Amino acid sequence: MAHSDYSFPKSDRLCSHTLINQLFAEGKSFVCYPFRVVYKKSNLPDPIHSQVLFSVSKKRFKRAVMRNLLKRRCREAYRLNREEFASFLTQNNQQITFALVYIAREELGYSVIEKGIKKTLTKLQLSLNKNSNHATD
RNA sequence: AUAGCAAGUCAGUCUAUCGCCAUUUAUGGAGGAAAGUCCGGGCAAUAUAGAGUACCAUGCUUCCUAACGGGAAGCUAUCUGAAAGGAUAGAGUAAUGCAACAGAAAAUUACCGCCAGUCAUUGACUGGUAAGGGUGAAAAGGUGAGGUAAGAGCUCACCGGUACUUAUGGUAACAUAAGUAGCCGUGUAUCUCAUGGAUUGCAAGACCAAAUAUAUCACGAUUUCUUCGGAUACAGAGCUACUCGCUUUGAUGUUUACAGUCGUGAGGGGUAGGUUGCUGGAAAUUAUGGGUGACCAUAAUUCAAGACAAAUGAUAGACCGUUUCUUCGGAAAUGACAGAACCCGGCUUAUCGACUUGCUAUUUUU
RNA sequence: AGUCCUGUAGCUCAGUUGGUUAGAGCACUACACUGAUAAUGUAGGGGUCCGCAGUUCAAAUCUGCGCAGGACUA
Repeated sequence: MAHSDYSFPKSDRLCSHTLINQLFAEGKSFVCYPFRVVYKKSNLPDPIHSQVLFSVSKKRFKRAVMRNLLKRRCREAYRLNREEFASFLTQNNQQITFALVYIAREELGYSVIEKGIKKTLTKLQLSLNKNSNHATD
């Protein structure tokens, strides 16, 4: 039953205008191709450990169809691969908001995006670890 | 069969697993253009006696429509195709202005030329002419005859155009026929006429409303008490031509907590944020009837996305289409243009292909 | 979603009440000056006036459609 919860409801997505403004104003960022990650620790309502936002810039992709397609692929890849990341967050008792900005110039297939998502999530875990250690010191 | 023209339809299909959005918890969930934002309307807020002017838009005729700069059926002109057909333009011209360069001259014109006259040297001057030359985008209807010094609608015949009159057809634009008038260049702008136009757009607007600050009100505490605050009287000074009035000063008089600060509660406007506007409508489908047609009427059936940092997807398999390769068994790649954002009616632009109906041309067969 | 602006030489801009061959500055090329360079002077090249149609005798200019870039409205 509990072994595979792939749902991705609205509460796990970042929708609040104020939170987004805070994130982009104060958040830290790093690049992990094909994404740029902006993240920030913040207080969320209780059972939620993270809120995420996907963005594809209008400058790189003119057509709305292409932007939608890429965002959907990203969201799908995150939905299927986020379990490990979620468990990590609950263990460390952290709550973060973060944005994934698509920075590749051309359209990438689903498998490439999935690989990229996995990589960025592990990297995000690492940087979170580093930060928490730093804070405790 | 091939090539083409016109009108229209569709816009890859199915299954499994895991998801997303909406609500009635079981269903539904992108388009022909959802796009451009070029027109028109609904809806909303604000403004608004009425009329005119200015400004802007439109402009053949008759219809359709809620409305339109849209559409339908016609009319005229030009261009285009062998044909079926297609494209573009279309109120008026009374008055005034302009038409670069070139050219003699861009509209009461005369450089060369032609003709006549005078002087006389193969030339010069004066007058007539608009046939010929050259320039230009455009040069004063065309051909022939008469006529003349030479010429010319100067006159005549035919042809073309324009204006007017009459007749016939048509709702009308207009067409056809007859007659009359020698009436005979063109474009464009200002202008004239007719019709229409208030402004801003759902980020409109309406409602609820944290935190913080706070108008106002109530209660309580506290501060000052012949010196400070308020009200008022008196006196002085200033403003003013003067009165009234206003400002200001006072070891002045009278009255008084009316005043300030803090706390608690109420409370208005209103920010963040949220809710609504938000999808049942000039609605869709089918049938019948009317109309050449756009479209209209009647009846029956149906409810078909409603998100808001923004859902409508991903993966796997099968089929369908296309392209490439082929050992003809198959293999690989790929799926046009493009994504609702308040809602409708158009227009414009992008687009792989498939299909239906009608028509044109060519070839072959019967 | 709505409203508006711009596009001219390699770059920055003029020219937009239609009219002779589209100009200016910087940059570029050649020559002169210098021992050499810079500066300076002389001469020269370089333009699909964003694209496609239309109006006109004639379009960078007027009209329509498209493309690209930018600004504003929370």
